[in-house]
Amino acid sequence: MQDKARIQAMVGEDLLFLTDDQLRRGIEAMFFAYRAFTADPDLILADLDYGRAHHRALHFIHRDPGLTVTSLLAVLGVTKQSLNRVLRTLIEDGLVDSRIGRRDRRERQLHLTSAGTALERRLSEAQRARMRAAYRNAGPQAVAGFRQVLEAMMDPETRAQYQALKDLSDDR
Amino acid sequence: MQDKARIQAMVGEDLLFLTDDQLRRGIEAMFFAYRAFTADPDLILADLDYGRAHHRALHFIHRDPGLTVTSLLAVLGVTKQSLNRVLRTLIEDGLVDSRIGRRDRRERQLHLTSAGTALERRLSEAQRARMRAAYRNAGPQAVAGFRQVLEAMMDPETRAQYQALKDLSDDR
DNA sequence: TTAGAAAGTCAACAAGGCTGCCATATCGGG
DNA sequence: CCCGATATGGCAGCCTTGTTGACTTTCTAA
Repeated sequence: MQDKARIQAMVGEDLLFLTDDQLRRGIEAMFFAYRAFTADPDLILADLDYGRAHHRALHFIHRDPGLTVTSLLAVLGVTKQSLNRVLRTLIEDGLVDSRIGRRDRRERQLHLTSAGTALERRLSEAQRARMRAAYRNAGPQAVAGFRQVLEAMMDPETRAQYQALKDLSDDR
Repeated sequence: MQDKARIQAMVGEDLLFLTDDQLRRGIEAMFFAYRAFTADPDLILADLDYGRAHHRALHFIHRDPGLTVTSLLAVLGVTKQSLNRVLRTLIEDGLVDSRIGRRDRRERQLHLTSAGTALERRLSEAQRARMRAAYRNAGPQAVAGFRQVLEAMMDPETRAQYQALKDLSDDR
């Protein structure tokens, strides 16, 4: 459907924000913003011969210490072979500790070591700094809208996962 | 700085949305939403033995026909060697037309063929469908906030580029 | 006219996705 | 106690898409 036709169909409604052109702007905004979003941690990681995959693993192990390989797999949405490669280097390098499960000895419970915690903090602080600046600049109402649209964009399963992620209520 | 300390520092201000926990939620929302954002085109691309890089090239050639390899490079933020490989397959497969520049014969001006236009439309319609649903669900005010935060997150140079991108004012 | 800059191409390498297949340890039900 | 299912790890090999380095063609300014 062309924009003009679409607009015709919306007469009397406040739906101009749904034109193809508006949607394309949103698509481009996602592309450019996501690139910026990963840029700061990527700089740190490159120095250490790690990649984004390592960052993601550290992030989710940090936020839910003791989670199993299978749970991490589900959150990250990659294959175990792919995760395993990343996890192995993190364990070898002493950033992640893999302990045999207490309930179920087949499981491996993942924790960050103190070195792992330090790197995670360094990475996430770099990422938070950018996010904080953007949030501050845009204001609380914009932030609410930002989160609302992102959530609406997720697949239902992912959204449930996202919403189930507990608050860390830290003093980390 | 810990959350509690940060919150202490905000007494009397409405800045709770800047806590580390809120920022982490935003970071996770970006991760999950971006994965969903690329999922639909990825399905189509996989069938055709193309990747996300091909999609991005098609997108920006579509939105600015005749642009040169160097300009496309600047928008995509990758090396020319990386782009070249993608571009070569698109040209070989007859989706993109590369014409020697008239002013400067070193330049290549890129256009979509009709086949390229068709694929671009198919890909972007898949992506727009998801975006449209998210926008409709969240409402115009949320969409405004979404765009505001994404723009604030970009690097200044990228933001300038993004804002300079012309409207397509279509009937494509 | 010639040196150097700029645009684009080719070659080779690495990260990190993927699939397929197999081994090991453990669990739980019959 | 045994047997099928589950959790994990490892190996091989493939693909896409980043990277750097070296090269050609073309343009421009000295």
